[in-house]
Amino acid sequence: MLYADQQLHGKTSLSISLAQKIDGEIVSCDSMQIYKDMNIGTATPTQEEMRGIKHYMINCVDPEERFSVSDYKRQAEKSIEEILKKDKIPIVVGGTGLYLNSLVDEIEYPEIGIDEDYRIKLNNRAEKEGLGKLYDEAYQIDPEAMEKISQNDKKRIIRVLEIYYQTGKTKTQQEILSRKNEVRFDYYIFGLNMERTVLYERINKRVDIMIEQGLIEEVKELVKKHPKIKTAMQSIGYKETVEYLENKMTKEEMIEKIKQESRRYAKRQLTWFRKRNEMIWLNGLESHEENIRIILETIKKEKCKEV
RNA sequence: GGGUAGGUGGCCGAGUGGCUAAAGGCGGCAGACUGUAAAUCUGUUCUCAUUUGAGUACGAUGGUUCGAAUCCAUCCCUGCCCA
Repeated sequence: MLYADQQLHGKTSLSISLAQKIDGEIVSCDSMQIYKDMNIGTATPTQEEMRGIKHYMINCVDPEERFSVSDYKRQAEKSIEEILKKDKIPIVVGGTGLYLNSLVDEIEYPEIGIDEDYRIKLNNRAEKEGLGKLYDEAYQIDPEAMEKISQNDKKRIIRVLEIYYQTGKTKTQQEILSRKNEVRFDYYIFGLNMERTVLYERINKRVDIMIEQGLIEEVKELVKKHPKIKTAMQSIGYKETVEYLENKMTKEEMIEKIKQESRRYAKRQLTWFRKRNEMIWLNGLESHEENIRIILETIKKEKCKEV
């Protein structure tokens, strides 16, 4: 079974309680908790919070490394199998929708890495010749895909070109291939939600707590230890703190910015998960006991156990 | 008290007589999303009717004009300078 959630706080303890109850182990589905040395700002559960429940896919990648959905899919799947072998129930927890989809939709990614040089080349070309040029080229290759991509969406335009360059296939073809496998696991998806104003209040409070816990110190350490940090620096809370440390904004501005970005992120997650029609929504303000009761009932009724 | 700059939609800010329900930005809301995803991108944003439409709106009141956010008068408020 899988469990996803798009709220910044509350899913952690709920998932751990659930794991204790049903003899499960947790596979994180969070693109930032993956990284080492980023704990406060990503709200990675501490040893104490884990209450002895084993967690996978947490603190396992160097912040300077590039990590992708495909990496996630492979490793998370391995974790799930490992848990199943122990006759335990895997509980996938986290708010990274793209990562969750890779698992529940059983998406297969071809075994090709990212050609960093080619990507840089395309970026340079976009700079010099204009993004429109690249868009047109991509359109020649894969008009179907490009119909859905904005002319300003640099990342996706470049990706279409990249896929073609590396695989000789169009994005559209590639996506069809990626879904050729049958879904391997039975699963349920549960999501925590609550009234918007309450959600936002909680997020704001959560950010204040992070600051109190020493987010700024953590970021200082992080950049000292990893001067070439890349992907990890996209993380909300980290990029703003870096700007603050570089005197580009005041501490108050930084805190406000982190809160705002976090709220928006939560909203984007809601959008993402609302689309999944198998989603079973839980009230985030309910007690854990009640939510766990609902989860157990759902699982029993449909008699779907393992994954 | 004198001088001066200004008061525009949730906020910032453009706009000096009709093409203005008013550029742009921010914020909000909604959406997209298959190898950077806590990323990236899109739409929408006065009210009501929702096809054309109607109403209300640029500090307040009054005036000029066929027509005003834009011109005039008075008043209120804010910043700066001089007393």
